Amino acid sequence: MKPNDRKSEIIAIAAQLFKEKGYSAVTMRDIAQAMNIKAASLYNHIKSKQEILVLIIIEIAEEFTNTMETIVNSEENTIQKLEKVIQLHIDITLRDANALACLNNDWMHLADAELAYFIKMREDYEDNFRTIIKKGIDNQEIKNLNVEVVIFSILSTLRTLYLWYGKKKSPNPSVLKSNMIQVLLNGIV
Amino acid sequence: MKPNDRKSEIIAIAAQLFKEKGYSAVTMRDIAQAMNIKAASLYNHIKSKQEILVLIIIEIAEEFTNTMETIVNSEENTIQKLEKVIQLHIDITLRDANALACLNNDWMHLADAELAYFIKMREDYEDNFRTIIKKGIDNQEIKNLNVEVVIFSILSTLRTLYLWYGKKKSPNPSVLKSNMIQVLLNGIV
DNA sequence: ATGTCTAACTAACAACCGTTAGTTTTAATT
DNA sequence: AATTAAAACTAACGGTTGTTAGTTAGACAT
Repeated sequence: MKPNDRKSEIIAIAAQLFKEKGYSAVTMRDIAQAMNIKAASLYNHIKSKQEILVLIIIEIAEEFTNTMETIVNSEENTIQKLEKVIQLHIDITLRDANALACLNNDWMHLADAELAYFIKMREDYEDNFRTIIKKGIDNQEIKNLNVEVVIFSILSTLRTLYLWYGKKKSPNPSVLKSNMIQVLLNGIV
Repeated sequence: MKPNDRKSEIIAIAAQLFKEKGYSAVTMRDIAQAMNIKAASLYNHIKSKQEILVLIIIEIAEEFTNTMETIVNSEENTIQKLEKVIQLHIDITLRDANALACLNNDWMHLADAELAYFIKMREDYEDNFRTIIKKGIDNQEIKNLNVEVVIFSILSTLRTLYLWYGKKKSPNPSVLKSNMIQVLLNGIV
């Protein structure tokens, strides 16, 4: 086993609880109880409640930001780039839905440097998305629609995938991907 | 002025604070401070913190549920129904974005009867949405895609409209509506 | 002037919060 | 069997939470 296995356990359980009730509504005693230990024992492994939040959010935010950077700078056409972005969100949702929920809902409870860092990453991400769409409209690969409406229609869907995917009626990952591409790019009519 | 003008003020300010930090992270003292009074004075107007949450969420949830009920039972075709649903979400977002944020993020902090009532309404809403889509696919008004993917792609976008609409680059309401219909129904490619 | 309401106030409560200090148990190593 | 390090424990801290009780200031009608 890894040296910090117990720490990873805490972070995983915390992420699940944060998803259900939000960062502020989850107490250290809640996290401890879910692990069958006392709250004070958590501090043998982690520095603070804040640190748990940072570890959940920042790593995954960096993955989004870095992968988006790669996609926007690639040589592919607009449609291919958008498919890669869809793939990125699906991959991370399948791998760690709890952390994603936490990133979406609790980022404002980050503090100081990490909060600023997160906001910067989110802006960069959205700017890169904007660049892809604008270029696609210039190339006439994409219809001439309001850029913000296009960006946030797609992003909203991708960002909240974790909310519904996994329920009984949802399709398997490969059907999910092809259907998402169809719906988000070609529409439903 | 209305008899309960002060109460409405509390609810409006609370909704704004809940939007920014979430229900659990906002204290009665925070709400009081935003109104330039002391926390104890709030209780001359409201019964509890819970009551504020209930008043913010339930009314607007009922509006969604009831209007959706009307739409699904109307004689219009699928496309017209979907346009009505889009209109519904835009209207409420423009009228009260704060309450909508609260409904989206803090519904799980409702308790007992109201929590059950809310969950029931949300299920009814989604079931009615599902009915519209299924009927549209049967009629060949809509492509034969996975129903859940279609529903939640559209719903995710509509539900989180409050998150981005109102920023500097967003279009005026009528452009918003026509562009949303275009993007959500006909796609961007 | 007097009484009535409304809406503010001060003071305080019991419970809970994140966190620290110091101690004991557990399990692996010598 | 003795040593050691990790990870659990108990107890408690200072601060914050939602809320209650009792009081006071101002506006209005009698």
